[in-house]
Amino acid sequence: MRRGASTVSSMDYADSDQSLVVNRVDQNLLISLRALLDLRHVTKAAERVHLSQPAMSAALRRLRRHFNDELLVRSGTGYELTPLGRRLQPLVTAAVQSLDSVWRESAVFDPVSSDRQFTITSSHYAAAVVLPGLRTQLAAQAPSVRVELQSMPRGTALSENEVLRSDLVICPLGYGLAGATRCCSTMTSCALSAPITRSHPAS
DNA sequence: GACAATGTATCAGCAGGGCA
DNA sequence: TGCCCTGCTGATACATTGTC
Repeated sequence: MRRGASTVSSMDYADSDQSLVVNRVDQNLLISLRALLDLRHVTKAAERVHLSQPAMSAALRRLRRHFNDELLVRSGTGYELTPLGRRLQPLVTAAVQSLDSVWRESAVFDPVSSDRQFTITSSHYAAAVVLPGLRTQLAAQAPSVRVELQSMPRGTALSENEVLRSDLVICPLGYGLAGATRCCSTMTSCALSAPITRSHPAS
């Protein structure tokens, strides 16, 4: 069907990106891997990504071959993740969301027509301060845009994966954010800061 | 223990698309 | 153009679990 959906890039950029593993791996496998790690069920994973069960089984076989690890091992009626599988799960989730952001990106962000979903991670306090006004503005200026709110764990810094999964993180100034090398701006007189992605319309 | 149900793995045969 | 890879359907074998 779509053989080599991602392998064309390995020809176009062989000189500069020759060493990148991503050039040698079908990106669709990442989607299959995410479904398998999330659901731990081949048939249900196949249904989620609109593949047949044999196709998902074959994808799992290729993934096992690539990682040289079972990833999922039988446990009674279901599957359990191997240690590698458990390590991969947050990485795969973040990677898929990053890829999703790439393909959703457009040259011009039109808030009126956009139906993009943004993930905002914030403390309860920050949410109480910022979100009412944000929702009012969204309703008026970007009616189809959706916002998924994630609560920031109290007293503990966010991991890099948690930061990467968020389009916007609203937190107190000085709050330690792993890997937060992105845009950061002071939002209110209460000294909140908001690291956001470079692709974010507000950046 | 026998049986049914469920789920996974694998095979055959076929088709589509990229690449040399 | 032929090869290779991937995905499809359909079929089958096998393992596990639940029920009787």
